[in-house]
Amino acid sequence: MKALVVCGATATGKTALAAECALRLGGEVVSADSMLVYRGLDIGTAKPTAEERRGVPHHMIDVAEPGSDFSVSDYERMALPVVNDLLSRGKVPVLCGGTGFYLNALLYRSGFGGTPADPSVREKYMRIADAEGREALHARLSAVDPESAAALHPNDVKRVVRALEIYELTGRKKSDQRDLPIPRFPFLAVAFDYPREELYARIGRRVDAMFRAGLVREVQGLLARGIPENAQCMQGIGYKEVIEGLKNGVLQSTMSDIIKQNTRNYAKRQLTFFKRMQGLKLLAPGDLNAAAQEVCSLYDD
RNA sequence: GGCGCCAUAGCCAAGUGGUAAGGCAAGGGUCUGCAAAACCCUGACUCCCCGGUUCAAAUCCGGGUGGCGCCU
Repeated sequence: MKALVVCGATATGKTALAAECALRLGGEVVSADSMLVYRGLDIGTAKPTAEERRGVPHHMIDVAEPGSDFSVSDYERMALPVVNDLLSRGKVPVLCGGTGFYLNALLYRSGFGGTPADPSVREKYMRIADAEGREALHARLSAVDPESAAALHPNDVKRVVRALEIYELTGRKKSDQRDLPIPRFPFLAVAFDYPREELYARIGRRVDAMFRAGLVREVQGLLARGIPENAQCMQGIGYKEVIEGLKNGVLQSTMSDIIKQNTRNYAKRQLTFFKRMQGLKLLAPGDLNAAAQEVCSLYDD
């Protein structure tokens, strides 16, 4: 049994295609989206509504509290059993999402060296970066794990810290713990291929729709519930901008413009990421049924 | 009609005689526990046009064109 992966840039119609294919193939959807996991973040994340889910079970949505920290490893830990269960029950897992990092964690045996994050260690290295500079931090990594250091730019503090963290916690180099990208199960990956201009236009329309649907109210509600402004989920596009805008008394049209801009930049990064996806099949956009048809025939090959 | 100011990449913009900062956008890329995040790379053979001064001009002078402001 093969899994189906519906990936690609945001605002590209993944949700509809995934539901349609799940219906046709007799499968269930497993979301691979770093923001859909949070309860209460619906409008800004374009969380699929009950109608959009069309009766198909959707997993990995609303599995985390909005104030909590959720990371790839949490995702991997929760989603993998779901996929395995579907496979054993003969249901096609339709992995749908735009978070390539999450998708990879599910698709490949990533392992992550089994080294969990340690806030105190991270803070320690962050302090060093602040006090001695990024170059100095990078030099420290070069001393213990030259291979990892060579692959990282000194400015990429986040990753330099992680490499240092792994070394400190395990005594082993991160470069020695790299796993080979071996798929855990066979899969077919597809994505809609929109011309750039059209993609950007869709993003614009989608953001407009979010404001009409009450994005600002959703954010205010979250804040009123006591979700901190700096919570992980509030860093999502659409949330951070509204929070900023609310604080500075900015017009909604301005918030909207910034969100559109950030979403476009995000979409471009996704495009870059998915270019490397193994055997990704690009679908002609426009006709959902035609696309679903094509996916099903590709799946049966 | 007169006077003043301005004209540098798609946009904002520094540079005021010595061989074009920076930011944003755009494009390309990285990605193994914060990934809707973080990070990297790329851009004017040329500074509105014409002429002049000078070894040397985006920078000075004259004229033109365009924009802005003030005055009559």
